[in-house]
Amino acid sequence: MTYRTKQRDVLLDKIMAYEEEPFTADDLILKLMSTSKPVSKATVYRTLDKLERDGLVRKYYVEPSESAFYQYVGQHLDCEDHYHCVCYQCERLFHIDCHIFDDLDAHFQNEHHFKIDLQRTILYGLCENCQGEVTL
Amino acid sequence: MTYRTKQRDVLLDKIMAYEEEPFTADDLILKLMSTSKPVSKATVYRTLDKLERDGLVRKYYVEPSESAFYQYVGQHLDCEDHYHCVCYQCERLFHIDCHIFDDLDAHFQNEHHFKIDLQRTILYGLCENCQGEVTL
DNA sequence: CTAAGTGCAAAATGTTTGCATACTT
DNA sequence: AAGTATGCAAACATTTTGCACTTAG
Repeated sequence: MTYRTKQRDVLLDKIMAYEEEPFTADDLILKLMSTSKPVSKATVYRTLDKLERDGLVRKYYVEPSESAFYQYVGQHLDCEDHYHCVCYQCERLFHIDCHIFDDLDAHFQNEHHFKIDLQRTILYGLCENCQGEVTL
Repeated sequence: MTYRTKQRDVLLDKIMAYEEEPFTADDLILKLMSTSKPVSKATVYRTLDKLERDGLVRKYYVEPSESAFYQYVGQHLDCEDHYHCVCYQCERLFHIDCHIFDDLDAHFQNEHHFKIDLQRTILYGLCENCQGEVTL
């Protein structure tokens, strides 16, 4: 039920070329303009949407930018038990496998009656690289 | 350097009437239409912006809604050492005073080389009330 | 008098949609 | 043939802006 088309090939190709780099829909559209098979805006958005639902790409926001960032996360399909950190400086998304939230989960539930949803929660901060470069 | 105007009075009045209820700019604009002193959209946005900068109001997003939510947080000016939980069901923002993140901070720094920024991070999940009502 | 605030309508932004056409299977 | 995918341009939703005008201090 997913047909293979030329634009999808080109699109996936470009997306995977980003590797772990975050990109916006616009970035991608721009990149695709110089391609043998140009892809329209609509298709880019529709495909990103589908890829997100398929778990190949993760969509997130980093304020104050208004546009969504996407990152290829093909290898991290097992999104169940790890959490996400986003660096507000370089906009990269990090997957962190660590069980510290297992305890936290219980803590929040017991102490604060709040059931954390790890899927939606993103921890914002500075990644290792950016810590050196920023003073703020 | 902040003049007192009639629209600002009305605005603040309405905002404080929300108490801890989240509201969108549009909610507010609608509420203000039935007022003795109607307030224009532009002014609402500009004022919310200022109030946010002044720390009286907190702005945040709850997917999949595209519009910003605001919540009056006048009494929580001391935003330094507590964190924010948002219920993705009722869209309420909770301030939680707890020092569990003091340890976490170190943990993330040491183990994952990530410096969490508590100001920007929002923990999403279900609040006590909504836990009973939702199956998802 | 000057700085700040306001309203309006227009612009900007980022994303989605309707529809006719074209491609995959 | 049936079900998907595509491109285009128009629609959308939310927020921001330019500008002329008003008000507060």
